Amino acid sequence: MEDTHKKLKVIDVQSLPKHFEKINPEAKWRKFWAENGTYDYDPSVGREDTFVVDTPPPTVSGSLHLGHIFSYSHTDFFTRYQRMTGKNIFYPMGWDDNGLPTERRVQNYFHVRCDPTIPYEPGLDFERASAKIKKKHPRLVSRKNFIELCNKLTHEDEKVFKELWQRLGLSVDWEQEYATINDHSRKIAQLSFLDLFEKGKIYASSLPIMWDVDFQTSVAQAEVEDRDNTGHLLKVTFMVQDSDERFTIATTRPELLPACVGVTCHPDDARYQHLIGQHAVTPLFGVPVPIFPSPEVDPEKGTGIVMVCTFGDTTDVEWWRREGLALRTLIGLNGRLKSVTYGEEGWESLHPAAANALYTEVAGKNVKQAKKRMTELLQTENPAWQGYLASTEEPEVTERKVKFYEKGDRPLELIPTRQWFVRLLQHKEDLLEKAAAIQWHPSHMRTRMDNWTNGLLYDWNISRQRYFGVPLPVWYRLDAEGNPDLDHPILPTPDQLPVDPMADPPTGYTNEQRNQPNGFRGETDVFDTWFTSSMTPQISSQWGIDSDRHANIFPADVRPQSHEIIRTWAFYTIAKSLLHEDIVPWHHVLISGWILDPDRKKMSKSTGNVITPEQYLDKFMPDGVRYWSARAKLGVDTIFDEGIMKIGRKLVTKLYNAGKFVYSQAGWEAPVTHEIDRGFLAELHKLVATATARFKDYDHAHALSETETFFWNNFTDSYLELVKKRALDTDPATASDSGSAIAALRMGMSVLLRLFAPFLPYITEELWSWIAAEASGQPSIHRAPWPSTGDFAAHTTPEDPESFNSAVAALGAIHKFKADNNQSVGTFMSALTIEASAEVIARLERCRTDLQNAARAQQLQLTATADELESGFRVAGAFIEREKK
RNA sequence: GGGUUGUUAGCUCAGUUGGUUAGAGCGCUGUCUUCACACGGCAGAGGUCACUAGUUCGAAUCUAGUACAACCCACCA
Repeated sequence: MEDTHKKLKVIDVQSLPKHFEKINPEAKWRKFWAENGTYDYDPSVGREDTFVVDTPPPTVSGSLHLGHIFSYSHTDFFTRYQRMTGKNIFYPMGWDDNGLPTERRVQNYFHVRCDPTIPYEPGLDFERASAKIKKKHPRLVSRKNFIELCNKLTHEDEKVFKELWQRLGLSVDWEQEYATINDHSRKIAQLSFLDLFEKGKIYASSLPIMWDVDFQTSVAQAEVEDRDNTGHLLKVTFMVQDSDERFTIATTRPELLPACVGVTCHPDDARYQHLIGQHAVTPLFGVPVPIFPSPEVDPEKGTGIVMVCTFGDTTDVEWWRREGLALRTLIGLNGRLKSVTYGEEGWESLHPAAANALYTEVAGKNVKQAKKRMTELLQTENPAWQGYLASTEEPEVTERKVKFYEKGDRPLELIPTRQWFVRLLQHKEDLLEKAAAIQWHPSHMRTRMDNWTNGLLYDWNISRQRYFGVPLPVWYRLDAEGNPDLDHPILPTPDQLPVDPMADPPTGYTNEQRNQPNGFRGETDVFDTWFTSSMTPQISSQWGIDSDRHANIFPADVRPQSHEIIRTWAFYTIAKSLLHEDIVPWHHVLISGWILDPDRKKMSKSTGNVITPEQYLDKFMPDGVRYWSARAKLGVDTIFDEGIMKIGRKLVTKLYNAGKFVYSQAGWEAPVTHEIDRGFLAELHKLVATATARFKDYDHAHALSETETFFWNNFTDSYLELVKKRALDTDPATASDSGSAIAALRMGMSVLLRLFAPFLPYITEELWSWIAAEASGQPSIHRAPWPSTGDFAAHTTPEDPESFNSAVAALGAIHKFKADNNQSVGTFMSALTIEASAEVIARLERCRTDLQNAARAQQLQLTATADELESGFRVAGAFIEREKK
């Protein structure tokens, strides 16, 4: 026997702990994967054989919750599957550390504020501010010092994230790590700017733009959200110039009255038609403004006649442009009413002295204060103007939507400032076309992209008046008076990037000429963080820097992300890819759902219901937590449920125990000859086919559930029980019988481990390392080939494909018989009779010995019957009473 | 106001192209431990598939509508 068969290697069960977690698998395998380069990307492999992930760079704000775990592990499932199919994997990790969240965190953490006007202090360093320090005024630091603090803190935060990702077992290649503020990312973002500028897709404009008065920066449409707001609709009476006629408008923004530059009504509105072409006179300030028609006015709303201010809303902007109205910018960048003078040198008024006196009542106030005071003034008799009472009714309370910056606390204002834009409005059709060329999972998520694209109102404002970001690579020449030539900016060449125009001089200038007449001025704005984030595929592929690498990595295969940032991250990435190279940035978008708390509220930092992941990783092991993630389909919001993690941990334990049994059986390598062994492998083959199809369809959840069901029902509870005795037999005379069982068991274990490997990387790697690693020549299961039809080619199919299933059903009937008689499954039987249909009995005869052994029966009688049996079987028998201890 | 998705056992969820008596796990109840595993096995109870109408021999599944929930979008007078 030993001449023809090789003795199988076995593991020593006695030396293993009872439970898997006792092995401390995390540290062991993390080290193994890192040392063996299990997840390394191979740049020599071509695009066809590479699977590229455009990983979301998490915002490094120091807060981690289960939502992160959930969505990032989804990506890992598909990536691990692809790796096992033989693909070279490009799976990077980035850190999105530039932008406002970091600035706010740094301000709070170190208790500092940035003041770009003060000089840099080399070596200035801070520790986390104590409560005592925070009672004082924040320390002002230069822009460069502030950026250094941002870098310092984000670096700390990134370590925390990295530790978590590694614990979770993300199969990221850490050589590909990047940060959106590092030199490379800044270079790519600035290259993007240069390329778009050259293509004529970038322009600067001084039109009114949405402005956050607290952060003192412009914002883009995508960063704006509507919030419910209670307003007060105040009726205000205007006069008609050179007439006794009066009319009343309704407004929620009386504080903007000084900025009123026109009045408009619907052209067909009989009440106001005759006023068109005349001038109205504003109350209090006595400013004559034109009355013009516009079809946008809804006669049903308010009083049907509207005051146009610079600027109350976007319709005002439209009217102001179309009618060529005056510009009276009232609200300053800090959200307070600017100082204004009426009269010859200032703003027009029919009675400037009275207007000036009244305006001092509101000058310098913020919008809320000014609104209150202006309402009072309008409700007060004003002797300066014929005792005229502009507003006689109490304001009407009204609920409406007001636009806010998504991170802001006060409503946005429309303020004219010079900003940079990327042309998007002219590309709506192209954007829709590109979105349609990408496969969305689930497919209905594309509707959000299309919805947003169709609703675009503005080009993309990419400039922000902040500090911690990628600077716009632009300088301006100054003339002899020191005025900048804004129309002809100086740009760097690509090889000069990255540049900081606030620190570096443009070619041909020295820093001594900075802000000097005939010198230059550096642009102070930084990019919208999305301007950089929208380049993540190109940051990884080193677009514009390494064309070979770019060709091997771009476009990516998958972009995983959550649904609330479809209008930003997905949208802008598609837009950039379209504008730069006219292609899609990736072929698939995978949308993860949200984690909801038991009250079905989204788990988020702002809601205050976040659950930190560490305790669950401790309690259920990373594999158990990953199992919980894996149970949820893409795009489906999931309620947090610790119970699911518990099931995952039980699955891990079961795998461990099954592995202990399978890999501890001594025997010889033998062909799979028994009918039941062949039947089992045939069923396993079917599972491989369905699980593979599920993965190809980006349906990890079903791949898992089908594998799991097979493992419990067909493997541990049935096949393993049926062949246990035969596998344990060490008699050399029957080595081919036991060898057949052991071979099938090992084959089953090897296949099941590989099917589970994308979900449960730790337990599967551990079990793989015992026997299969050496046998297969592949040290890591995560590099082992995905099971395929080829694995089964060496094995003969069963004579009757149903014999395995019939044996499993018969074993179930025997167990039920024992349980019904309050006997243990392990109770021995002196005699056992099974009745079933002739067809089933014929199948059971093929597995008679295994069935008898599994039943622990000294005698087994199989009898065919024509009776209709409810469960398909009728079982009878006698038990051998065990001696009591 | 426009749109997307969902509503199946106490809980978390499956249910592929309409086809016997609607499934799983958890939880609950009962029962069973020498021989991989009590973090286990077996069994049991538990559902008018949100509601209404329609199509069909037949509907959890298709159509229309209603209710509720979550989310996305919309020019704030």
